[in-house]
Amino acid sequence: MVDEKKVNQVVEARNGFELPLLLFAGFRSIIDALHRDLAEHGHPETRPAYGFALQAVGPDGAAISEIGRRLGVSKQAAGKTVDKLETLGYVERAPDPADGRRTLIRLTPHGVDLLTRSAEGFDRLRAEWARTLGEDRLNALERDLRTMAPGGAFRLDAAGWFTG
Amino acid sequence: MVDEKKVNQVVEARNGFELPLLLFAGFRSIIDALHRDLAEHGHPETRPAYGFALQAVGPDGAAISEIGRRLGVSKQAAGKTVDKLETLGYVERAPDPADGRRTLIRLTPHGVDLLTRSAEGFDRLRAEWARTLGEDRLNALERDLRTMAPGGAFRLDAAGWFTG
DNA sequence: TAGGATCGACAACATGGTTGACGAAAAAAA
DNA sequence: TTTTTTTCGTCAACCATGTTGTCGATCCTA
Repeated sequence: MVDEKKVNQVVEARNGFELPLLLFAGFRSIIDALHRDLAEHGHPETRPAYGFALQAVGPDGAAISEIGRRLGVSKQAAGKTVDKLETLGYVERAPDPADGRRTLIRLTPHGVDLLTRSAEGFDRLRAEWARTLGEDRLNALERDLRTMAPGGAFRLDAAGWFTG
Repeated sequence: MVDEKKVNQVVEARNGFELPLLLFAGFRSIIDALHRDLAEHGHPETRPAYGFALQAVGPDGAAISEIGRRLGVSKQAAGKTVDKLETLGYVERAPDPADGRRTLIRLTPHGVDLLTRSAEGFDRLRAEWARTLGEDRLNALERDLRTMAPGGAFRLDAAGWFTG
């Protein structure tokens, strides 16, 4: 009879490359599930990158340069992203009465709806993970990831990172 | 005195969006650490996407169309990627004696070196995680991720997925 | 052996990033 | 208060990486 525990240890020891792929696969499965849900509820054109961009706009609005800083891209690239989000109806431009140079970018009701539904969707997906794994295991998983990637959970500069 | 366990539950319950960000942050921290190491050992120009592409080539070589299928992109896009990898000295083209239509893409010694160092680097990084979290916790983390993202660990079509 | 499928290349185009330059406006210094 | 410096948003040019359509050459098969 095979000692499965030992087999697992051997397999895991020679496959260090599996860990990053598993982390990415978990991220991807959540994002894909969320966007399937969003597509069925009024947001069929939304891409993962748009969600990050809308988070960078935030509930109070932000200047284009500020959005660029939060996303880790140039203000020119942020301007193109805002153009796209504006075309899709997620944000609107407004002059900043306090600063004539600035254009204030604000969420439209459609944009607020996207963020609201996303938050609900993420909560629902986390609840699914908790149902399958158990709340304790999921808490431990999150705690371990906070330990190994401190501060990483609140960075928004994800879009162009992979291809560089 | 504050019941930290309860506080954690409340905080985690209202922050379902943190789970995907933590997964991505973990993936990213590993990939970034690996590429810092690679940059210091003869591979300063390597991007994460190139590693995926070289994995798609594999130790036995592959045709361009096959690489495209493995990466989940068109054969034309795969051809451009191969051009890039060839310029950087990671692969070489050779005619396929068994099929006049095919161009066989093979790893050069430089490409083999990148994959070898990557495998070693991933093993080393996994050992770091095991040292910090404990082997048991890390095994549990990997097992849980295999449960929640079955089959996801062996997909190579990651490059263009995010921006779509 | 004729017809259809596949391979890799070429061209044209879309998207989303970069840098450099610029006028307008605000902030800081003189 | 005037001058200088910084910041904001936009325009233009360019680069990287993906797409679709087309094509000749080659292979497979009915």
